[in-house]
Amino acid sequence: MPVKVRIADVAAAAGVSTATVSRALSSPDVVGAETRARVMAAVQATGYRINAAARDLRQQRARSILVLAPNLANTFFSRIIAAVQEVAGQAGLAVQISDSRTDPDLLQSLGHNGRADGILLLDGALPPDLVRGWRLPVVQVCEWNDAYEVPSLRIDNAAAARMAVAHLRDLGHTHLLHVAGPADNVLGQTRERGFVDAARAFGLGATVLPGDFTMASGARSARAWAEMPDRPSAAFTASDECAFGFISECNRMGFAVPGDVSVIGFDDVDFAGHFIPALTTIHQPRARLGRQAAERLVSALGASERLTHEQVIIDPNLMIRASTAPRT
Amino acid sequence: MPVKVRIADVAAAAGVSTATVSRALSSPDVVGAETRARVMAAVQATGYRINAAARDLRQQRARSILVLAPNLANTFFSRIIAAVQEVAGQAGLAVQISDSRTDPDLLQSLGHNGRADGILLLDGALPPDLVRGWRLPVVQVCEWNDAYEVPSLRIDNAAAARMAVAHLRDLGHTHLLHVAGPADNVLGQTRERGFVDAARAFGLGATVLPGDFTMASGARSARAWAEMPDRPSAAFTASDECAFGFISECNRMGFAVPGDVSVIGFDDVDFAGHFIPALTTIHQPRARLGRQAAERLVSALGASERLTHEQVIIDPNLMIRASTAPRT
DNA sequence: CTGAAAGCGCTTACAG
DNA sequence: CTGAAAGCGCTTACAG
Repeated sequence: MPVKVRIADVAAAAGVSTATVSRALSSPDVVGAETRARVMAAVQATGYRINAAARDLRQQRARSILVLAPNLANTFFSRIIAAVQEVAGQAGLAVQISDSRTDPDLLQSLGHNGRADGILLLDGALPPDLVRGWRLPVVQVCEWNDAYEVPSLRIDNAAAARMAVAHLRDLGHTHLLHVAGPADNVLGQTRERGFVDAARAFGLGATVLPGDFTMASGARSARAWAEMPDRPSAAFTASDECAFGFISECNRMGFAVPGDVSVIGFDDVDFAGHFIPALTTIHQPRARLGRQAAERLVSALGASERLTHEQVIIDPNLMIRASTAPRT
Repeated sequence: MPVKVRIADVAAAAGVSTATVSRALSSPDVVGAETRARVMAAVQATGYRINAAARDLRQQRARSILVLAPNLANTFFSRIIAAVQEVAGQAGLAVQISDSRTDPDLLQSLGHNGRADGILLLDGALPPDLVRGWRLPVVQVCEWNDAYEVPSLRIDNAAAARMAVAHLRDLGHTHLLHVAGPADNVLGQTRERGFVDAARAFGLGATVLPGDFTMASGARSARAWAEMPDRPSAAFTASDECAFGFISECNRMGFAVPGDVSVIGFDDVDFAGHFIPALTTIHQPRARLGRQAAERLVSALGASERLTHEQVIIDPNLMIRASTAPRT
């Protein structure tokens, strides 16, 4: 069997034209039964596999979507990407991944190089001109940026912060700490604003420490918290990672969670329920977000639809576990 | 500016042939200075971007590598994949990801469809015929399967198990538990055999419970352990996840780690050092594994080299943290 | 140094 | 129902 079998080889073997082979494969019903059988036999005999690259060039599509994320090593994305791959795969689309924090020129070319039909964007901090310059459908997930004027799908981050604050108030806490996300990140900003607004609305004391979603920033905040003269009895962190860092450092310093301080995280990563103590946190339905965003993109591709600036906001869920307790 | 600019548009604008535009872009030195300037100006003016799909078809390569993993949602892979993407990106290659547990027919076509130049395989349980049927360079990482006859890169899993056993022996433990990985997985098998052999060599008691790398299997094993008449004072689990599940369940049942039982995991996932207690575990250098495997593949692609069945085995590291302690 | 032409491997109007 | 031919957007021997 030759290493490389082209459609012409099959055509020769079956004694038909390449056009007929192509049709027998892509729209069998349009080909005579006897001819089709001969073609199929030739396909079997030669071990022919269609060359997708050639077909795609001819059909002017890539049958591929590009997932662009700010940090592919971030485990938060893995479930989202897995869900995207599943949906795309079922639609016959390949999934390409790339880091969105790379050379802007290269980034720009991604929307013009003919290798992707659409882009799933997990980053809200790219230059708007860059995103608008792409001549490809774009759907944004988790993060968002109104200047892009693309559809976006996410949970209601402000409402989530409100739920966290309400839960702590219900437990009797009157002075709350927030370890914020990065100041230049839309998620960090929105969660912080949600926290501050809710605390004010409930008439609670509110202190905000800067952070960046990492365990290190959580640990740092725990040390800052320990030094405060009037320590808040509860903390809401902008991410689970940050909460883990905060709690670990509390433990190291001899403080108990939730005994000395209640802690609420954000994301509900796989690990949150198995941390000790099991982490009370805001659930982000990552598989659902990935699936739904991919479905939106796939359906837009199928319909050659021009995407609008629609915003889909999903209600958050608070997972109440063991890291929060009534104020003592 | 037209939405779609082709090389012919640039050629027309510059008053040259498409061949000259192509050359001005890919090998500028071969084109006259004045001509080159005209072409570049035309490229600027039209906003031309090369169509990679067309170039790749003509050059008979895909400029893309495919990463195939058994479970893309598994956070263990994220760092590996990120490293792969980084190396590939620097070499001008795109990265495509796909689930290796999918329709075999589709899987087979991945090696023949012209959309990837090489495959990075994170799965050792695919049918050997399938893998050998791919007419593309394949490099395997973490898992391996000699029947594939492809290069493989991994840590020495048996030696790692030996190190874990030696550490526990040094702490005075004489009866050890192993929570195994899946029986049909080469990693699970190798770690278990390493454990059993080392325990025998050291003259230690050894009990093995079945598992599958998951937290659930760790928790299940903890319950089984608690019921044992003569409980081992130390456990070595086939994965960190499993260790987390084991420890959490111990806590739930009122046992202390490492007070009542020392625990060693495997992988050193991001989280291991921040678990409470910080987990003693075998470190897998995931970024290095991903980087090195990608480099191997990229260099093979560049040299059109036929890959051999070379095996690169990296020495493991034991990270001693707080989940192991002397036998009391 | 530059251009005309062929060709990568397909698909798809257009005829018949 | 089938085939000849054009063409997707490039690159690259081959001439000149």
